[in-house]
Amino acid sequence: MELGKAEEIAAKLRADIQNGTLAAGTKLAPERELSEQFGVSRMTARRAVQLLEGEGLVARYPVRGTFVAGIRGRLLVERGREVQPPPKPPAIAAAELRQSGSFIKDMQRLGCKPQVQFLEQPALVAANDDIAAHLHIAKGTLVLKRYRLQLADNLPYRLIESYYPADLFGELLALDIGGTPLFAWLQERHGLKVTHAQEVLLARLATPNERQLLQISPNAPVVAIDRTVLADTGQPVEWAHIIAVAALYMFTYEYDILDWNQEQKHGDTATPDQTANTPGDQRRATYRHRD
Amino acid sequence: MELGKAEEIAAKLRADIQNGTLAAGTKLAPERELSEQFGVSRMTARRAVQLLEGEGLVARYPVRGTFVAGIRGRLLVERGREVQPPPKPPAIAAAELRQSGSFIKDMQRLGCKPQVQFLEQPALVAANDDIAAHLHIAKGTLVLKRYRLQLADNLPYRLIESYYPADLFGELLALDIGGTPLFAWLQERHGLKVTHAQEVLLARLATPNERQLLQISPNAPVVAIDRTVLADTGQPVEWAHIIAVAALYMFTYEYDILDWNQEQKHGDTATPDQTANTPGDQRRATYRHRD
DNA sequence: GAGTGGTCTAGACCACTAT
DNA sequence: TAGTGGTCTAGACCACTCC
Repeated sequence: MELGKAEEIAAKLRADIQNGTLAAGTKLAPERELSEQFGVSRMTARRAVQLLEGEGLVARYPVRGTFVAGIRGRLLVERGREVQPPPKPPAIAAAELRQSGSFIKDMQRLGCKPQVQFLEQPALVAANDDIAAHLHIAKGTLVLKRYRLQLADNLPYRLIESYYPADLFGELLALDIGGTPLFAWLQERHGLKVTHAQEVLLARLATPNERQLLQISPNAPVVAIDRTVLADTGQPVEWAHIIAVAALYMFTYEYDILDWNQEQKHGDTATPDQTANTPGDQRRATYRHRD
Repeated sequence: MELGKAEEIAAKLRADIQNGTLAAGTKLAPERELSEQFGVSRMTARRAVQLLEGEGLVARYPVRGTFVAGIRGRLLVERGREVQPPPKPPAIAAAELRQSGSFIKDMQRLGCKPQVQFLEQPALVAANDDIAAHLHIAKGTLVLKRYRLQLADNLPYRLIESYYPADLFGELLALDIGGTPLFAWLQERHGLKVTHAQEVLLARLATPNERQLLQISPNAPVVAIDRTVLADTGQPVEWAHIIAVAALYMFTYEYDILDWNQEQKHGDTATPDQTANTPGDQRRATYRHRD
């Protein structure tokens, strides 16, 4: 089985990284040098490095060069209840949501210089359809919008666009609560206790705007997260759209499994075993590699 | 602000897709045609389409062409407890873990032709360090290994490599339990009730092997999931490493939020507000776009 | 000025499939 | 045979930073 030239070079470098020949933090040879070493054009050598970048094995910086990424350079994000005996000693835990505003503390725990950069001044805006649906309010209702970029050690981590019902949080525009966690303030001020959250995650490559704000290359994937935070009354108190640099994150979740017997009782007999039915989108995957 | 030519073309196509000019399922103009239309080289037109592919807006197939992806062509995966009032009417729910083996039924619910392709014959193997650690057993202990590819309508969805303690599941090698959910069988046979699971997710581009098996392009991200399933006794009964084609998936989670007061009592005062401290990995992001 | 990655060109050939 | 995407070449210029 013969791979393309770029794949071969990538495989060689990948092996060197994984067996430690190229240690984390090491600078790779420049693209032009790689192209000479392997007897290919620069575009081909470049492609090889881009493949590794997408896999998260190296990080590329204009002017400075390409560097082997730390294998556990990822930020572990825990959700749901605490993992009692960690399956593996987790490098770092950033259970950010356990206390709002803990992002900065977590970064400090990491020994990084945390920054939050507001891309827009927090403001009251009218809810559009999306916001209204997620916060269970009428379209046009005023909501507090925050749009910010979080960085650690000057490295952008993620982009957060969040909305809060103005009747609960509106006064925050004029009120500085300092380092008080947002939801702790909510409980003191309005007696609303935040109890759970729903998240929807999907992974994709970044859009141009996201690439620019997060300072990542077109080959770097992001994780887009939609998060709704609910109070004990069931009332949504926050809806956030988060874009996280995938290479910097690991997400952990723990959840209970439902009782299947219960599931099977009232399930699925309505849709009998059909096997044909090719939908309109006639896609047969025909990707192949050289062999 | 001036983008590159590829970015401009991508922006034009992106707009056409999002405003409906290019409907889902539409075939895009071939790369060579795009390059003429926009007066650029083929490589540049190609790059534009690749950008859209990474964002999940189009799907490319050799020989057949490039097609606009269905906006909600993604498979919604629910975790944790059931979402009582869905925040938005979810397109399709594939709560696969609620009943083991439900993958096939979910696919049928989607009107697709489900297939499971075993890449290796299920077999008993000795646990390596990783498997041993996750299943809480000694290294070298026998485990049942299953390595399979799941497809829907001939389209590979994900790759699953899973391990089960042989003392619990070993007899499955010789025993056909048919369509019985694996964990339902476990409860009947051994009285072990599966109660919860832990997952670790990360997104990256696919490795060459993954690309080949999943038949995706080098620009298509995947979600790598590490899942440990635990019985009510706390004993791990499955450890699985899953590679899911990111463009085909949405992941949903719901979880309870811990009491922050409790958190704050014993927390964080040990790490005072330090602001400097640049760690060894001296990375300053210097990505820029043209302006 | 030297050197980095980012972008682009104008070709070329290949593997594959539908006609 | 025509046409698709996949890969590759051998150059080129740019923006930026470090020296």
